[in-house]
Amino acid sequence: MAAVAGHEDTRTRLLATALRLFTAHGVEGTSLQMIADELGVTKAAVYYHFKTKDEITEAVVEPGLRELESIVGEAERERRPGARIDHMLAGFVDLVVRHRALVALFSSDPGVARALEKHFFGKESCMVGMMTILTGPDPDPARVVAAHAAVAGIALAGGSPDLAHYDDDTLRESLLEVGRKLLGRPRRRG
Amino acid sequence: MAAVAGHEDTRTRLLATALRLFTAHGVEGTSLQMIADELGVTKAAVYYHFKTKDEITEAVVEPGLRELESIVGEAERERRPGARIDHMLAGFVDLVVRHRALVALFSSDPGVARALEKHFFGKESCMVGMMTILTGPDPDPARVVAAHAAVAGIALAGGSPDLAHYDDDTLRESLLEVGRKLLGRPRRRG
DNA sequence: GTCTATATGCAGATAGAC
DNA sequence: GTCTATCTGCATATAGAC
Repeated sequence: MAAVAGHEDTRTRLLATALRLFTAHGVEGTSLQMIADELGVTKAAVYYHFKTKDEITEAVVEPGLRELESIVGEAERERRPGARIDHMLAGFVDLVVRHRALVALFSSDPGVARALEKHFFGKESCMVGMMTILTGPDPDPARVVAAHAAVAGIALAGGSPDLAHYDDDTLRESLLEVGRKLLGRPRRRG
Repeated sequence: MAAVAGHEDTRTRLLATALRLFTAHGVEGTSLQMIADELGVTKAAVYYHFKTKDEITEAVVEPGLRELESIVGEAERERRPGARIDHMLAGFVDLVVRHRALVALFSSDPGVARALEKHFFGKESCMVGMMTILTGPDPDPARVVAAHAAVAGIALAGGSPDLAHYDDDTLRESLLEVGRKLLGRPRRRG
Protein backbone atom coordinates (compact mmCIF):
# COMPACT_ATOMS: atom_id res chain seq x y z
CA MET A 1 0.00 0.00 0.00
CA ALA A 2 3.06 2.23 0.02
CA ALA A 3 2.37 3.16 -3.58
CA VAL A 4 -0.75 5.09 -2.68
CA ALA A 5 0.67 6.57 0.50
CA GLY A 6 0.98 10.02 -1.02
CA HIS A 7 -2.59 9.99 -2.22
CA GLU A 8 -3.92 8.63 1.04
CA ASP A 9 -1.97 11.20 2.93
CA THR A 10 -3.36 14.16 1.01
CA ARG A 11 -6.82 12.73 1.23
CA THR A 12 -6.47 12.20 4.96
CA ARG A 13 -5.11 15.70 5.48
CA LEU A 14 -7.97 17.03 3.42
CA LEU A 15 -10.57 15.29 5.56
CA ALA A 16 -8.91 16.46 8.78
CA THR A 17 -8.83 20.02 7.47
CA ALA A 18 -12.42 19.81 6.34
CA LEU A 19 -13.53 18.54 9.74
CA ARG A 20 -11.74 21.39 11.49
CA LEU A 21 -13.31 24.00 9.23
CA PHE A 22 -16.75 22.37 9.34
CA THR A 23 -16.57 22.49 13.12
CA ALA A 24 -15.57 26.14 13.18
CA HIS A 25 -17.86 27.51 10.46
CA GLY A 26 -20.43 24.80 9.82
CA VAL A 27 -20.63 22.74 6.63
CA GLU A 28 -22.50 25.40 4.66
CA GLY A 29 -20.21 28.11 6.01
CA THR A 30 -17.12 26.32 4.72
CA SER A 31 -16.17 26.76 1.07
CA LEU A 32 -13.95 24.48 -0.97
CA GLN A 33 -11.73 27.51 -1.39
CA MET A 34 -11.17 27.66 2.37
CA ILE A 35 -10.28 23.98 2.46
CA ALA A 36 -7.92 24.35 -0.49
CA ASP A 37 -6.24 27.42 1.01
CA GLU A 38 -5.64 25.68 4.33
CA LEU A 39 -4.12 22.73 2.52
CA GLY A 40 -1.98 24.98 0.37
CA VAL A 41 -3.47 23.62 -2.87
CA THR A 42 -6.02 24.87 -5.38
CA LYS A 43 -9.71 24.10 -5.53
CA ALA A 44 -9.11 21.92 -8.58
CA ALA A 45 -6.72 19.78 -6.56
CA VAL A 46 -9.46 19.22 -4.02
CA TYR A 47 -11.74 18.15 -6.86
CA TYR A 48 -9.26 15.49 -7.84
CA HIS A 49 -9.95 13.71 -4.55
CA PHE A 50 -13.70 14.34 -4.33
CA LYS A 51 -16.18 14.99 -7.09
CA THR A 52 -18.51 17.13 -4.96
CA LYS A 53 -18.63 18.93 -1.66
CA ASP A 54 -21.28 16.49 -0.47
CA GLU A 55 -18.79 13.67 -1.04
CA ILE A 56 -16.35 15.41 1.27
CA THR A 57 -19.03 15.87 3.90
CA GLU A 58 -19.97 12.22 3.65
CA ALA A 59 -16.36 11.10 3.86
CA VAL A 60 -15.80 13.26 6.94
CA VAL A 61 -18.68 11.81 8.92
CA GLU A 62 -18.74 8.29 7.48
CA PRO A 63 -16.26 6.58 9.82
CA GLY A 64 -18.00 7.92 12.90
CA LEU A 65 -21.41 7.01 11.58
CA ARG A 66 -20.34 3.46 10.77
CA GLU A 67 -18.97 3.07 14.28
CA LEU A 68 -22.19 4.37 15.77
CA GLU A 69 -24.15 1.94 13.63
CA SER A 70 -22.13 -0.99 14.87
CA ILE A 71 -22.44 0.12 18.50
CA VAL A 72 -26.22 0.34 18.14
CA GLY A 73 -26.21 -3.15 16.64
CA GLU A 74 -24.14 -4.52 19.52
CA ALA A 75 -26.32 -2.84 22.13
CA GLU A 76 -29.49 -4.25 20.57
CA ARG A 77 -28.12 -7.75 21.03
CA GLU A 78 -27.92 -7.35 24.82
CA ARG A 79 -30.74 -9.18 26.59
CA ARG A 80 -31.60 -6.93 29.54
CA PRO A 81 -32.84 -3.37 28.81
CA GLY A 82 -30.44 -2.02 31.44
CA ALA A 83 -27.51 -3.71 29.79
CA ARG A 84 -28.62 -2.33 26.41
CA ILE A 85 -28.57 1.18 27.83
CA ASP A 86 -25.19 0.70 29.50
CA HIS A 87 -23.65 -0.70 26.33
CA MET A 88 -25.12 2.06 24.16
CA LEU A 89 -24.01 4.75 26.58
CA ALA A 90 -20.47 3.48 26.98
CA GLY A 91 -20.08 3.03 23.23
CA PHE A 92 -21.46 6.44 22.40
CA VAL A 93 -19.32 8.22 24.98
CA ASP A 94 -16.24 6.40 23.77
CA LEU A 95 -17.03 7.42 20.20
CA VAL A 96 -17.47 11.05 21.22
CA VAL A 97 -14.21 11.09 23.16
CA ARG A 98 -12.19 9.50 20.37
CA HIS A 99 -13.57 11.79 17.70
CA ARG A 100 -14.45 14.85 19.80
CA ALA A 101 -15.66 17.49 17.32
CA LEU A 102 -17.01 14.97 14.80
CA VAL A 103 -20.00 13.73 16.74
CA ALA A 104 -20.99 17.26 17.74
CA LEU A 105 -20.88 18.11 14.05
CA PHE A 106 -23.33 15.51 12.87
CA SER A 107 -25.52 15.98 15.92
CA SER A 108 -26.18 19.61 15.22
CA ASP A 109 -25.15 20.71 11.73
CA PRO A 110 -28.04 20.87 9.24
CA GLY A 111 -25.50 20.80 6.39
CA VAL A 112 -24.48 17.29 7.38
CA ALA A 113 -28.06 16.06 7.33
CA ARG A 114 -28.59 17.66 3.93
CA ALA A 115 -25.48 16.05 2.46
CA LEU A 116 -26.32 12.62 3.84
CA GLU A 117 -29.95 12.38 2.88
CA LYS A 118 -29.10 11.99 -0.82
CA HIS A 119 -27.08 8.81 -0.62
CA PHE A 120 -28.87 7.57 2.47
CA PHE A 121 -26.22 6.73 4.98
CA GLY A 122 -28.58 5.47 7.64
CA LYS A 123 -27.97 8.42 9.93
CA GLU A 124 -31.63 8.62 10.79
CA SER A 125 -31.99 4.95 11.57
CA CYS A 126 -28.83 5.17 13.68
CA MET A 127 -30.19 7.99 15.74
CA VAL A 128 -33.62 6.40 16.06
CA GLY A 129 -32.05 3.09 17.06
CA MET A 130 -29.92 4.77 19.71
CA MET A 131 -32.86 6.74 21.06
CA THR A 132 -35.05 3.63 21.21
CA ILE A 133 -32.44 1.86 23.27
CA LEU A 134 -31.92 4.79 25.61
CA THR A 135 -35.58 5.52 26.26
CA GLY A 136 -36.47 1.87 26.75
CA PRO A 137 -39.98 0.47 26.29
CA ASP A 138 -43.02 2.69 27.01
CA PRO A 139 -41.10 5.82 27.99
CA ASP A 140 -42.86 8.75 29.61
CA PRO A 141 -42.17 12.27 28.27
CA ALA A 142 -39.59 13.01 30.96
CA ARG A 143 -37.57 9.98 29.89
CA VAL A 144 -37.76 10.88 26.19
CA VAL A 145 -36.58 14.40 26.97
CA ALA A 146 -33.82 13.04 29.22
CA ALA A 147 -32.57 10.72 26.45
CA HIS A 148 -32.53 13.54 23.91
CA ALA A 149 -30.72 15.81 26.34
CA ALA A 150 -28.22 13.07 27.14
CA VAL A 151 -27.30 12.47 23.51
CA ALA A 152 -27.10 16.17 22.65
CA GLY A 153 -25.34 17.08 25.88
CA ILE A 154 -22.73 14.34 25.58
CA ALA A 155 -22.05 15.07 21.91
CA LEU A 156 -21.79 18.85 22.26
CA ALA A 157 -19.95 18.89 25.56
CA GLY A 158 -17.52 16.32 24.16
CA GLY A 159 -16.88 18.48 21.13
CA SER A 160 -16.75 21.79 22.95
CA PRO A 161 -13.53 23.79 22.54
CA ASP A 162 -13.90 24.81 26.21
CA LEU A 163 -13.36 21.19 27.21
CA ALA A 164 -10.76 20.27 24.63
CA HIS A 165 -7.94 20.46 27.18
CA TYR A 166 -9.24 17.54 29.25
CA ASP A 167 -7.53 14.22 28.62
CA ASP A 168 -9.56 11.36 27.18
CA ASP A 169 -10.01 9.47 30.45
CA THR A 170 -11.24 12.50 32.38
CA LEU A 171 -13.65 13.46 29.63
CA ARG A 172 -14.89 9.90 29.19
CA GLU A 173 -15.62 9.41 32.87
CA SER A 174 -17.38 12.78 33.16
CA LEU A 175 -19.52 12.20 30.09
CA LEU A 176 -20.42 8.70 31.27
CA GLU A 177 -21.54 10.23 34.54
CA VAL A 178 -23.74 12.68 32.61
CA GLY A 179 -25.40 9.81 30.79
CA ARG A 180 -25.83 7.70 33.92
CA LYS A 181 -27.48 10.52 35.82
CA LEU A 182 -29.88 11.40 33.05
CA LEU A 183 -30.81 7.81 32.27
CA GLY A 184 -30.95 6.61 35.86
CA ARG A 185 -28.12 4.08 35.63
CA PRO A 186 -25.98 3.18 38.65
CA ARG A 187 -22.23 3.75 38.64
CA ARG A 188 -20.17 0.76 37.62
CA ARG A 189 -18.43 -0.07 40.91
CA GLY A 190 -19.16 2.09 43.92
CA MET B 1 -48.50 52.98 16.93
CA ALA B 2 -51.13 51.81 14.47
CA ALA B 3 -49.33 53.75 11.75
CA VAL B 4 -46.39 51.38 11.80
CA ALA B 5 -48.44 48.21 12.28
CA GLY B 6 -47.96 47.08 8.68
CA HIS B 7 -44.24 47.61 8.90
CA GLU B 8 -43.94 45.88 12.24
CA ASP B 9 -45.98 43.01 10.97
CA THR B 10 -43.85 42.38 7.90
CA ARG B 11 -40.71 42.74 9.96
CA THR B 12 -42.05 40.31 12.55
CA ARG B 13 -43.09 37.80 9.92
CA LEU B 14 -39.70 38.16 8.33
CA LEU B 15 -37.92 37.35 11.59
CA ALA B 16 -40.19 34.38 12.28
CA THR B 17 -39.55 33.05 8.78
CA ALA B 18 -35.83 33.61 9.12
CA LEU B 19 -35.76 31.74 12.42
CA ARG B 20 -37.60 28.79 10.91
CA LEU B 21 -35.23 28.62 7.94
CA PHE B 22 -32.13 29.18 10.09
CA THR B 23 -33.23 26.27 12.26
CA ALA B 24 -33.80 23.98 9.29
CA HIS B 25 -30.76 24.86 7.17
CA GLY B 26 -28.44 26.80 9.45
CA VAL B 27 -27.70 30.51 9.10
CA GLU B 28 -25.11 30.04 6.36
CA GLY B 29 -27.33 27.55 4.59
CA THR B 30 -30.18 30.04 4.36
CA SER B 31 -30.16 32.61 1.57
CA LEU B 32 -32.06 35.88 1.50
CA GLN B 33 -33.77 34.50 -1.58
CA MET B 34 -35.20 31.64 0.48
CA ILE B 35 -36.50 34.07 3.08
CA ALA B 36 -37.99 36.34 0.43
CA ASP B 37 -39.65 33.43 -1.38
CA GLU B 38 -41.24 32.12 1.82
CA LEU B 39 -42.58 35.59 2.57
CA GLY B 40 -43.83 36.01 -0.97
CA VAL B 41 -41.78 39.17 -1.52
CA THR B 42 -38.58 39.92 -3.39
CA LYS B 43 -35.06 40.07 -2.04
CA ALA B 44 -35.09 43.85 -2.41
CA ALA B 45 -38.10 44.03 -0.11
CA VAL B 46 -36.15 42.14 2.50
CA TYR B 47 -33.33 44.66 2.12
CA TYR B 48 -35.77 47.43 2.89
CA HIS B 49 -36.13 46.09 6.42
CA PHE B 50 -32.52 45.04 7.01
CA LYS B 51 -29.36 46.36 5.41
CA THR B 52 -27.44 43.08 5.66
CA LYS B 53 -27.96 39.41 6.38
CA ASP B 54 -25.97 39.80 9.57
CA GLU B 55 -28.50 42.38 10.74
CA ILE B 56 -31.27 39.82 10.25
CA THR B 57 -29.30 37.23 12.18
CA GLU B 58 -28.74 39.69 15.00
CA ALA B 59 -32.40 40.70 15.09
CA VAL B 60 -33.47 37.05 15.21
CA VAL B 61 -31.36 36.16 18.22
CA GLU B 62 -31.34 39.53 20.01
CA PRO B 63 -34.53 39.18 22.09
CA GLY B 64 -33.50 35.78 23.43
CA LEU B 65 -29.99 36.96 24.14
CA ARG B 66 -31.23 40.02 26.04
CA GLU B 67 -33.49 37.81 28.12
CA LEU B 68 -30.63 35.45 28.88
CA GLU B 69 -28.49 38.41 29.89
CA SER B 70 -31.09 39.62 32.34
CA ILE B 71 -31.59 36.14 33.80
CA VAL B 72 -27.84 35.82 34.37
CA GLY B 73 -27.88 39.21 36.07
CA GLU B 74 -30.76 38.22 38.34
CA ALA B 75 -29.15 34.89 39.21
CA GLU B 76 -25.87 36.59 40.12
CA ARG B 77 -27.71 38.69 42.69
CA GLU B 78 -28.81 35.61 44.64
CA ARG B 79 -26.76 35.12 47.81
CA ARG B 80 -26.42 31.35 48.17
CA PRO B 81 -24.64 29.44 45.35
CA GLY B 82 -27.44 26.88 45.35
CA ALA B 83 -30.05 29.57 44.85
CA ARG B 84 -27.96 31.07 42.04
CA ILE B 85 -27.95 27.73 40.27
CA ASP B 86 -31.68 27.19 40.78
CA HIS B 87 -32.52 30.65 39.51
CA MET B 88 -30.24 30.32 36.49
CA LEU B 89 -31.59 26.88 35.66
CA ALA B 90 -35.25 27.83 35.97
CA GLY B 91 -34.72 30.99 33.93
CA PHE B 92 -32.78 29.22 31.20
CA VAL B 93 -35.28 26.37 30.91
CA ASP B 94 -38.15 28.83 30.74
CA LEU B 95 -36.36 30.77 28.01
CA VAL B 96 -35.77 27.59 26.02
CA VAL B 97 -39.39 26.49 26.35
CA ARG B 98 -40.81 29.86 25.34
CA HIS B 99 -38.52 30.20 22.33
CA ARG B 100 -37.86 26.52 21.54
CA ALA B 101 -35.78 26.55 18.36
CA LEU B 102 -34.13 29.89 19.05
CA VAL B 103 -31.88 28.87 21.92
CA ALA B 104 -30.78 25.72 20.12
CA LEU B 105 -29.86 27.94 17.21
CA PHE B 106 -27.52 30.22 19.05
CA SER B 107 -26.13 27.37 21.12
CA SER B 108 -24.91 25.43 18.13
CA ASP B 109 -24.89 27.46 14.90
CA PRO B 110 -21.48 28.88 13.99
CA GLY B 111 -23.18 31.35 11.66
CA VAL B 112 -24.80 33.04 14.64
CA ALA B 113 -21.48 33.46 16.40
CA ARG B 114 -19.94 34.89 13.25
CA ALA B 115 -22.74 37.40 12.79
CA LEU B 116 -22.66 38.51 16.42
CA GLU B 117 -18.95 38.93 16.89
CA LYS B 118 -18.87 42.06 14.70
CA HIS B 119 -21.24 44.23 16.71
CA PHE B 120 -20.44 42.48 19.97
CA PHE B 121 -23.71 41.48 21.49
CA GLY B 122 -22.28 40.05 24.67
CA LYS B 123 -23.11 36.49 23.71
CA GLU B 124 -19.80 35.26 25.00
CA SER B 125 -20.09 37.03 28.34
CA CYS B 126 -23.64 35.71 28.67
CA MET B 127 -22.52 32.16 28.17
CA VAL B 128 -19.51 32.54 30.42
CA GLY B 129 -21.65 34.14 33.12
CA MET B 130 -24.18 31.33 32.95
CA MET B 131 -21.47 28.69 33.03
CA THR B 132 -19.76 30.34 36.01
CA ILE B 133 -23.01 30.25 37.95
CA LEU B 134 -23.76 26.64 37.05
CA THR B 135 -20.33 25.25 37.81
CA GLY B 136 -20.03 27.17 41.08
CA PRO B 137 -16.70 27.98 42.74
CA ASP B 138 -13.72 25.65 42.30
CA PRO B 139 -15.44 23.10 40.08
CA ASP B 140 -13.82 19.76 39.32
CA PRO B 141 -13.72 18.57 35.68
CA ALA B 142 -16.80 16.38 36.12
CA ARG B 143 -18.82 19.39 37.21
CA VAL B 144 -17.60 21.57 34.33
CA VAL B 145 -18.50 18.82 31.88
CA ALA B 146 -21.89 18.36 33.56
CA ALA B 147 -22.66 22.08 33.30
CA HIS B 148 -21.72 22.16 29.63
CA ALA B 149 -23.81 19.07 28.94
CA ALA B 150 -26.73 20.55 30.85
CA VAL B 151 -26.76 23.77 28.84
CA ALA B 152 -26.30 22.03 25.50
CA GLY B 153 -28.69 19.22 26.35
CA ILE B 154 -31.46 21.54 27.55
CA ALA B 155 -31.08 23.89 24.58
CA LEU B 156 -30.98 21.20 21.91
CA ALA B 157 -33.58 18.92 23.42
CA GLY B 158 -35.86 21.92 23.87
CA GLY B 159 -35.45 22.87 20.23
CA SER B 160 -35.65 19.36 18.83
CA PRO B 161 -38.41 18.75 16.27
CA ASP B 162 -38.87 15.29 17.84
CA LEU B 163 -40.05 16.96 21.04
CA ALA B 164 -42.02 19.81 19.51
CA HIS B 165 -45.36 18.10 20.20
CA TYR B 166 -44.95 18.30 23.98
CA ASP B 167 -46.84 21.13 25.65
CA ASP B 168 -44.88 23.83 27.44
CA ASP B 169 -45.48 22.57 30.96
CA THR B 170 -44.43 19.01 30.20
CA LEU B 171 -41.31 20.16 28.39
CA ARG B 172 -40.42 22.67 31.11
CA GLU B 173 -40.70 20.12 33.91
CA SER B 174 -38.71 17.53 31.99
CA LEU B 175 -35.93 19.95 31.11
CA LEU B 176 -35.77 21.22 34.67
CA GLU B 177 -35.35 17.65 35.82
CA VAL B 178 -32.46 17.23 33.35
CA GLY B 179 -30.75 20.28 34.82
CA ARG B 180 -31.37 19.25 38.41
CA LYS B 181 -29.95 15.78 37.88
CA LEU B 182 -26.83 17.01 36.14
CA LEU B 183 -26.16 19.81 38.59
CA GLY B 184 -27.09 17.88 41.73
CA ARG B 185 -30.02 20.04 42.78
CA PRO B 186 -32.97 18.60 44.74
CA ARG B 187 -36.49 18.70 43.35
CA ARG B 188 -38.56 21.66 44.45
CA ARG B 189 -41.19 19.92 46.61
CA GLY B 190 -40.97 16.14 46.98
C1' DG C 1 -43.09 49.65 1.33
C1' DT C 2 -42.37 46.91 -2.53
C1' DC C 3 -40.92 46.47 -6.99
C1' DT C 4 -37.43 45.77 -11.50
C1' DA C 5 -33.04 45.76 -12.90
C1' DT C 6 -28.49 45.26 -12.19
C1' DA C 7 -23.64 45.25 -10.12
C1' DT C 8 -20.16 42.44 -8.19
C1' DG C 9 -18.18 38.62 -6.21
C1' DC C 10 -17.57 33.99 -4.95
C1' DA C 11 -19.63 29.54 -4.81
C1' DG C 12 -19.37 24.78 -6.85
C1' DA C 13 -17.79 22.49 -10.73
C1' DT C 14 -15.21 21.10 -15.35
C1' DA C 15 -11.54 20.78 -19.13
C1' DG C 16 -7.32 20.00 -20.19
C1' DA C 17 -2.09 21.23 -19.73
C1' DC C 18 1.92 19.71 -17.17
C1' DG D 1 -1.57 14.54 -8.56
C1' DT D 2 -1.67 19.28 -9.03
C1' DC D 3 -1.98 23.07 -11.80
C1' DT D 4 -4.33 27.28 -14.85
C1' DA D 5 -8.20 28.81 -16.90
C1' DT D 6 -12.83 29.03 -17.31
C1' DC D 7 -17.92 28.18 -16.95
C1' DT D 8 -22.36 28.73 -14.72
C1' DG D 9 -25.19 30.04 -11.20
C1' DC D 10 -26.50 32.13 -7.12
C1' DA D 11 -25.04 34.89 -3.23
C1' DT D 12 -25.21 39.60 -1.06
C1' DA D 13 -26.09 44.09 -2.03
C1' DT D 14 -27.49 48.70 -4.47
C1' DA D 15 -30.05 52.19 -7.43
C1' DG D 16 -33.93 54.00 -8.52
C1' DA D 17 -38.95 53.54 -10.46
C1' DC D 18 -43.66 53.11 -8.74
